[in-house]
Amino acid sequence: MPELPDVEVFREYLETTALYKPIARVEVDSSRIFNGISPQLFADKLAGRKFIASSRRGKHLFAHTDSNGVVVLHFGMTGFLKLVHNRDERPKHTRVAFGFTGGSTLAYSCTRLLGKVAYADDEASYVEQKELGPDALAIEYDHFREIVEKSRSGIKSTLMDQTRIAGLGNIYSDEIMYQAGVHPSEPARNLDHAQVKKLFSSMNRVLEVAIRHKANPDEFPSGYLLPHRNAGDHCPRCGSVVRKMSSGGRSARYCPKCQKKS
DNA sequence: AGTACCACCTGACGGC
DNA sequence: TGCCGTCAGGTGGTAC
Repeated sequence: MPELPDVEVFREYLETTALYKPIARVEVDSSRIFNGISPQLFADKLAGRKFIASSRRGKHLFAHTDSNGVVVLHFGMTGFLKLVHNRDERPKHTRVAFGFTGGSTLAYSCTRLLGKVAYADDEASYVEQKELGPDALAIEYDHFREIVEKSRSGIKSTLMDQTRIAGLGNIYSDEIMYQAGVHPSEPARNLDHAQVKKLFSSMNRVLEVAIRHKANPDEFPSGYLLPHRNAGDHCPRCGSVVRKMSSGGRSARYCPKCQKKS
């Protein structure tokens, strides 16, 4: 689930539920979720601190503390946040719980343990260490075009490569290519200027629409592929049966009529 | 530099 | 009802 729009919704959620409250305790269910730090040290770093700001880069959410440190949250395929007021409200698979003075708790839940929680000195050093590219919503057109033109891989894996552009995953890359009428197996360097421009504007529009609708596909306007990704579904624009193909180890969905290879 | 594959995990779903 | 194979929207490592 969590690609850029989902993580942006989580960021807004964290922003409205978890700032300025002193952290009284940190409970850890699975140490496996941590990346580069022990649960004990993580808890020690946060004791008595507050989150004072949030930011996001691609699929990574940063919760800045009032000391010189930042909590990094990555959600894998199944992660999410929930503010609760009682222990029994905690979601199943709560891996880390940030308990605030006053009684509320921010739960980080991640069923499949594919997410990661980390602690970094600052956002910039984490971004550098992970070699994260520019955020998909912040990248300038000229830079985007350069990335696509220089890529020697397929357009789908180019869009999904977090070191080139941060934030796009399997479903949103599919959606962007669908909106732009680009076939998923098209080599990136084959695209002409008009197609690159179309991909760029589709990327921005798709991400903004998704965020506006809280990343909930059921609320999306018609004409989006996202709610029609299942076997036997039809293209919301031309009615063709949506196809599935394997590309770069992922399963891409596309409309064979609206997305022709050039 | 690419890509193809495996691995890490759990849960849902369809077929039998 | 239960067992089994398959699949799921992410990432990282390794071997070509």
